[in-house]
Amino acid sequence: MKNKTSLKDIANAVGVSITLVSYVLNGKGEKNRVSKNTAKKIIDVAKKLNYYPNLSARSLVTNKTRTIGLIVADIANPFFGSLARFIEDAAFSKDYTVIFCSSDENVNKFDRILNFLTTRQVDGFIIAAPEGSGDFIKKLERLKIPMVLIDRYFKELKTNFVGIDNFQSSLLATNHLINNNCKKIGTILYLSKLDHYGDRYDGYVEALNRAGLMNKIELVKRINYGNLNREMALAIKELISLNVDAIYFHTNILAQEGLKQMIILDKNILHKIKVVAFDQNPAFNFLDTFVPYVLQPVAEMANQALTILCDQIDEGKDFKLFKTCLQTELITKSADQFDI
Amino acid sequence: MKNKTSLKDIANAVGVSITLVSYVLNGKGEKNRVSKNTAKKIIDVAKKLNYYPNLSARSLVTNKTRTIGLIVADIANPFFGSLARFIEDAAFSKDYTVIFCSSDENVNKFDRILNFLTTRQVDGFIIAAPEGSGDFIKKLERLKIPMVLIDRYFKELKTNFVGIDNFQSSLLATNHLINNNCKKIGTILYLSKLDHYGDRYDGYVEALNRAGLMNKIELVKRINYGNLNREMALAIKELISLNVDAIYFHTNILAQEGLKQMIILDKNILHKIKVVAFDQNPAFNFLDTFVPYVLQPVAEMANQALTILCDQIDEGKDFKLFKTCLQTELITKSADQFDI
DNA sequence: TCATTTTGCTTTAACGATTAAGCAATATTA
DNA sequence: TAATATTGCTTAATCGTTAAAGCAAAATGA
Repeated sequence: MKNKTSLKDIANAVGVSITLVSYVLNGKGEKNRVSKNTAKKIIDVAKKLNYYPNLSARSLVTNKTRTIGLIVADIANPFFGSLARFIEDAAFSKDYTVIFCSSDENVNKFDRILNFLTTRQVDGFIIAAPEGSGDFIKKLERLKIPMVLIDRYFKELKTNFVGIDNFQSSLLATNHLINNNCKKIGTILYLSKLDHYGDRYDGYVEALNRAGLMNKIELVKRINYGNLNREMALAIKELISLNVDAIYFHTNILAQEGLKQMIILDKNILHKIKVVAFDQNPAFNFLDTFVPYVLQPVAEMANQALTILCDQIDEGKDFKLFKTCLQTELITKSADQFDI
Repeated sequence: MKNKTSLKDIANAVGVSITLVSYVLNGKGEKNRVSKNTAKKIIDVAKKLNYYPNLSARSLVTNKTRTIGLIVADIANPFFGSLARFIEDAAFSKDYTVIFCSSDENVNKFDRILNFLTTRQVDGFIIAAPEGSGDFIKKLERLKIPMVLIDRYFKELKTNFVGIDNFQSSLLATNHLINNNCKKIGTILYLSKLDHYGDRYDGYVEALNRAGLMNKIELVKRINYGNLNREMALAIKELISLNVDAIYFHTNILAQEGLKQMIILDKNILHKIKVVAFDQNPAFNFLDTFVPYVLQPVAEMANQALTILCDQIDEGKDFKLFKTCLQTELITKSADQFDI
């Protein structure tokens, strides 16, 4: 790391000006009429001296860092973990750096992260926004900072967005239970005003209404993100005491925790109560009953989000708006059965 | 992001030189005899203009980026995901930025990542090294680049390291099975030359030897990282056909996949074959039998690694060597039973 | 042959910060 | 009162890169 070779070193070695070296190494040699001969010499020496550019210096001039900030709820959550992984790969191949940050669904933390990343001069953001962060998003929008929302969106804001049709997906999930003869379908979601959760809820209600299953009794349980364990245990108990024959979990973490609590109460419960979940969780493989789930095209989401973002960063300020709605799929069979 | 305020703007507004502003905002006002009055003015104006420093410019001068590179096998793996999360938090509070990269246990990818991060001028590395990366680590060492190995280490290299005593932990895990009357204890590990896996293997062998259970028949199955599904299915089948009464999995991913295959073969298998795993996996909660596991102090590992690294970055080149060996624990009971 | 164009390069300024060195004006000491 | 010390600031160099503008020398055209 010490005594790094700079453009100057190469220039001295070859006997030309720094500018010429810069032109050649940036592929602007032709354009600036650098002779083939000199170009070759420069490239050779650069290789010999193991040159790589100082990005701080470059950023200082270009005002671009080739770095983007990714803000999710929690990188340790399997859904966001895999999303992050796909974004990492896509960014790596585009020669972009990603800084991952977890907001813990907390607006204050989110604000601090935004400041942190802004100070780091990121060129843009990919954000899975926490509840109540609308004003911060609005501010980014006003400042014309390149940004793509992912997973979560705000109905009233016109920002780039890559995600799925939560209403339809929820309809799909709920209908699966209905088609399997379930009559009392409970559901467990987060106590949150995020619109995508709202859509999932609406999809559930719509499906029940269409099937004439909407009950007077409230079979909907809303759980606090910060108090998952306790509230889930309670919710499960209550739903069971209400004699539900199915439970639809609105996220994979909810499903993971909910299933855990269900099994604690009764090992054979999944033969009595059908379950559907949003998103996959490796843990589902451990149950003796297959848990159907809504599969999001996470790789696709990651790629699209990154592509939109990078395009906007490159194109500058007058970018158009992209709202991408990807297809989900309801997985009802184990994909990798005993494969030998 | 546009029209950012610079030191110059503040200097002009207050009517002083840029230098003075720099001194004050870096807390070097006292030392450089800036009058209290001027200092206050500078601070006020900086706040009013919403100043934050341009890190590219600063890095150019200081040759420090306050950025570290974290290289793990796969950020989507629960073990590394949670490690990454703790490192993220620790770094955030120290005002360091972390760039996460996944090597996929592939030396070529590892090399490319190393280049990528070096080009990004990271100040140092935290590395869970893939098999065969010893020479690259040696090179970093030779270049005196601050670095801490985590989880995996190289017996022949004298580098900083934070991890656990794999031999002892393995002994612990295997003894647990022995103490539970298991006589034919199979084990499944990766086909890898990484020393920490070697230690785990040695611990297993030592435990069997001490108990006089070392068999003529080979109960050890080695799995290729890249072909987990197929090879695991085979390994499980073979171990079962050899009539093992226990299986010890050397990582949580191995356990996850192995248990899946075991259950596919026989839903009640865990009542016949005892299992112990290295590292926790949320999926274990879904089994009707509790799976004991070796718990690594991940948060502690993250903190120590970051502290050692940051200290070395600050102190410069003549740092001492740290090898930290943290205690593990064998968890034999579900910690969060129905907690209501 | 002289004006014009093209070729191949260099000069110079800029990006925004840090930091050693310098320099008046004022205060202190002998 | 003159020499010295302190206070409060500024100047200038530097980090490594980009890029607009400029400038000889060689090639082309009339």
